[in-house]
Amino acid sequence: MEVRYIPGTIEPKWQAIWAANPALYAAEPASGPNASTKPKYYVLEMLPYPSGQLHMGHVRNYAIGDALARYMGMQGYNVLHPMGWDAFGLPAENAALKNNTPPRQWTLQNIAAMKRQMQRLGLAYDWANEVTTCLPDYYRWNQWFFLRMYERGLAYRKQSKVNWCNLCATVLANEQVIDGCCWRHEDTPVELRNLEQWFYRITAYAQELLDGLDHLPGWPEKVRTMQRNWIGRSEGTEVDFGVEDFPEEKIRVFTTRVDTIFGATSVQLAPEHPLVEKLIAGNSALADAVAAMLDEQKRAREAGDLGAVEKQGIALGSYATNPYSGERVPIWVANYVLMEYGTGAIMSVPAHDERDFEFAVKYGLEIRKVIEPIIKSVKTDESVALPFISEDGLLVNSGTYDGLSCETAQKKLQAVAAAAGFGEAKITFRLRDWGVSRQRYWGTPIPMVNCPEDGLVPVPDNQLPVLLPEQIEITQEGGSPLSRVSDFLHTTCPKCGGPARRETDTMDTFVDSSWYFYRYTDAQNSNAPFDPAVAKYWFPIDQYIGGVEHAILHLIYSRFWTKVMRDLRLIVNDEPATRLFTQGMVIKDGAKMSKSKGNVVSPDDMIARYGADATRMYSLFAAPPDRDLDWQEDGVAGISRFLSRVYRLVMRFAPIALVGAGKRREAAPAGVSLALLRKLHQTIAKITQDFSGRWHFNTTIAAIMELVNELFAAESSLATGEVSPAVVGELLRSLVLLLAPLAPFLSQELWAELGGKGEVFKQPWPVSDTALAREDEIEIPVQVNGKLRAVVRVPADADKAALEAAALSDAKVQEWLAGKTPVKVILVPGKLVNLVVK
RNA sequence: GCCCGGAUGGUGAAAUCGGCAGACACAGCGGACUUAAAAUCCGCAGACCGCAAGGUCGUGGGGGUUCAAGUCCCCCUCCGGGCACCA
Repeated sequence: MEVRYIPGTIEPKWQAIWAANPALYAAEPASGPNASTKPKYYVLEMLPYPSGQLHMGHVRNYAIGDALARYMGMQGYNVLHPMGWDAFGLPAENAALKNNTPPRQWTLQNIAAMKRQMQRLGLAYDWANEVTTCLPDYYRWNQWFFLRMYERGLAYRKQSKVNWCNLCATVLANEQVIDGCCWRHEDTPVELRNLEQWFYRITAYAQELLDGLDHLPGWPEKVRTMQRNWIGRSEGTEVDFGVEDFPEEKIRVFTTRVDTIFGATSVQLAPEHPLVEKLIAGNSALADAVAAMLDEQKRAREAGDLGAVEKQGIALGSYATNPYSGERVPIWVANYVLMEYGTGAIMSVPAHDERDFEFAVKYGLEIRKVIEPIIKSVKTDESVALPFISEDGLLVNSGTYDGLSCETAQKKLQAVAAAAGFGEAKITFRLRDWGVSRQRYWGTPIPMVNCPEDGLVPVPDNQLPVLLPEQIEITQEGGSPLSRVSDFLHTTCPKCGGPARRETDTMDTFVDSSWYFYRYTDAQNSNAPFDPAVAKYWFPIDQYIGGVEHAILHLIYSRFWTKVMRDLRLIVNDEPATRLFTQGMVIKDGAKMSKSKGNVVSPDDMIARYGADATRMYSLFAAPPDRDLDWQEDGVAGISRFLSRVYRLVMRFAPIALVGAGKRREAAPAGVSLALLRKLHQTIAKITQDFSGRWHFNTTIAAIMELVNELFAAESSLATGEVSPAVVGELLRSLVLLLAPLAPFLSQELWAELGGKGEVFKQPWPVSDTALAREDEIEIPVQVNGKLRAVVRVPADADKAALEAAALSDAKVQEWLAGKTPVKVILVPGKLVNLVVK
C-alpha cells in the first residue's frame, strides 16, 4: 500500500520537537568564549500588531523571511531572526470598552494566540529575544530615550491642533475621525483644538534623512522617492515686505523664485497669519469674511479634502512694500496659503506661477511678465502663453536686474537682501516635527512631571520606568484616561519634593517600533536599551522585509531614531537596514483581503486543510514576492499535491538511498544517472542564484517541480537499479535540502527518513557541480529572416563555424533558403542562428 | 495635477544581459486504473486556417531602432499605489 502524505501528523510532531529545543533557532553569540566565527546575517520581518489573528499578509511576509533565514543558515551564516509584538495601541482600548477585558490581558492573550500560529507555521524565530513593546522592560527604554532627547532639545512641547469630539469630551486619534465626524457619534463634526503637545525634532535631521536616501541602493526606488517627497526640500529665499502704516511690522514671504519678485503684484497671507488680526482690527466686515474663510477651511481640513476647496481671497485694503523696487502692492488673505509651510505668507507673481495666475484672473489683479522665455526656435514668433513657469528665460521689467538669467538673478537678489538685511537664502522642508503625544491610555507614559514650583521636570533615570497603571476604568469620557487615575496623576516633584502632577499623555505607538530591532540583539538587558557592542556586531540589518504601507511613517521614524542613537554614541551605523524589501499585498477576487469585503482567507483554515508547508509554499509560488498575490485556493491544493508527490517519491526510494548511504557515487555516471544528476545540479545552481538576491521564489519552486517531474519520469530506472543506490541517495537528499527553506516540516520528515541526523536546516546547502551540470549537446533555433524555421542539435561548445555548418545543412533550412545564399549570417553561439536572405 | 508601479493564454504566472513567447502550476478536455467514486498515472491544450503536413497571426494600442523587440526609444489608453493648494 502506498504511504500517504498527511501534514496534519507530520507537522505537529516536528513542531513539538523544535519547540522543546529553542536553541535550534538561536543565533551564536556575538562575543565571549563561544563567539561565532561565521559571518553575521540579520534578517528581520516587520513586527505585527497583536490583533489576535495572523492574516495572509503576515504569512506571506514571514514565509519570505523564514525561507531567507533558513537558507542563509544553511549557507553558513550566523543568522539573527527575531520576532516581537507592536503591542500598544488603540484596538486594545476599544476591546476593553467592548468586552470589558483589561487592555493588557487582551493584548497578552492575542500575543499567545498569534505566537501559537507562528509556531504552527514552523517559523524559525529566536524567541529568547522576543520583544513585547507594552511591557515595562521595553517601554522604560522609550522613556529613557525620551529623556535623552529632552536633554538635547530633541523633545519639546508646543501648542498644536488635535481632533476633539465634544460628546466624547476627548481627543481622537486621526484614525477615529471618519469623514470629519467622530467614529462613535457619526453626526458630530470633530473640532480642531489647540493643545500643548510633545514633539520630537525630526526636522533637525531633515537634510541627513534626505541625503541618506542616496546611499541606500538596497532600498526600493519607490520607497526612497516617497521619502524624498515627504521630506520635501526646497531651496528659496525669504524676503521681508514692509507694511504700510505699520512701520514696525514686516511680512516675511518664502519664495523659490525670487527672480520673479518684480512681477509680484500682491502679497498673500494665510488666514491664520498673526498679522491678519492687526490689519482687520476695527473692520467687522473684513473680520467676518476672514472668520468665514477660517471656518470653511477648518471643515475642509477635518473632512480631509482641503485641496478641493476653491481658491478664495479677501483684499484687506492694506498695502505692502516690495523691498527691491519700493513698489506698493495690496495685501490679501488667501485660503490656499498654508500657515504651516514656509512663513505663512507668499508674494503672488501671476505671470510665472499657475496658482497665482488663476487667483489673479479670478480677482482681476495685474499680471506682469518679468521673465522673457529664451525661444529656441526662430519659427515661433508668437509670444509664449502666461503663466510661464520655466526658469529657462531672462529677466525683464526688473530694473537693474534686466537681462540676467533666472539663476544668476536669484543669487544676486539673495546677496542684495542679505546685505541690506531684508532677507536671506533659505531651505524649507515639508517635513514637520513628529507629534508624539497621545491622550490615550494604552501607550508609554511620557516621563515628565509638572511642578507648581519648578515647572516641567523630567523624571530621573533611576525612577524609571514610570509604570502604566493596571487598574483603570476605560471610558470615552473626560479626556485623557490617565488624568483620572489619582495614584498616577499625583506625585512628588523630583526636584523640590513638593506635590506635583504627572504628564498624562502617552507616546505614539510609532515610537515603540522605531527602535525595537535594536532591542532584539539584547532583549534581556535591564541596565541599558541594549549593549552597544552587541548592536555593533549585528547592525545594520542585512535584510528588512515588510509591507510598502510603512514606506513613510515607520521607516522614516526608524531612520531618525537610528541617527539620534548614533549621536548618543549607542551605535555606529547611520542607517538601520542595508536592504529593504517590500512585499506585495495579498488579493482575493480582485480586492485586498478585508473583513468588510468578506474575502478573508484564514491561515488557520488553510493550515488545517493543506498544512503549514503548503500554505507557506503557495504564498511563495503564486507570484514573485514584490508583486500582489492573487489567492486561489485551488493553487494551494496544487502545492499540496506537489508536496505529496515529493513525499511518495522519497518514501518509495528511501530504502534504496539508505543502501547507498556513505558510498561514493561512480566517477563517470552515464545514461539516466547522468541525466538526473545533470538536472539536479542545474536545479541547485538555479535555486542558489534565486536566493542570492532575485528572490523569485515562484521560479525556485517551479525548478524543484521540474526536477521532481524528471525523477518521476525515471521512476522505473530508479526501481530497477539502473541508477545506483549512491546516486539515488544523492538525488533524494539534495532534493530534500533544496526544499528545506521552503517546506521545513516535510523536508525534516524526509531528511529523517533518509537517515539524516539532526535538523535538515542545520545541514550545509548543496553545492552545484558545474561540470556535471553542463550539457554536452544543445538545441539551437535557426531563423530565416528572423522567423524560426528549424532547430538543430549541436555540441554545447560548438563554435561559429560549426554552428553555421549545422544550420546550413539542415533540410528545412535549405527549403526556406530556396537556393539563395544568405546575405548576412548572425551566429550567437549557445543561443541561435539567424540567416538573412533577400 | 505630480511621482511611482503594472497590463503576456480560460486563470496565477515564466522568459534574469535584445536571441525558440507561454516554463511551472491552476482550471479544462481526453484516456488508463476502479463495480463506482476519490486518489493516482498518461496525454491534449495561445488564436485562426487546414484532414494532415504545415502556414499565418500573437505579449494593452500606435509608431520607431535592430538581422532579431514582451524586453530598448517616442506617443497614447486603461488599471493599481503614493503625494497633493508646499509658494
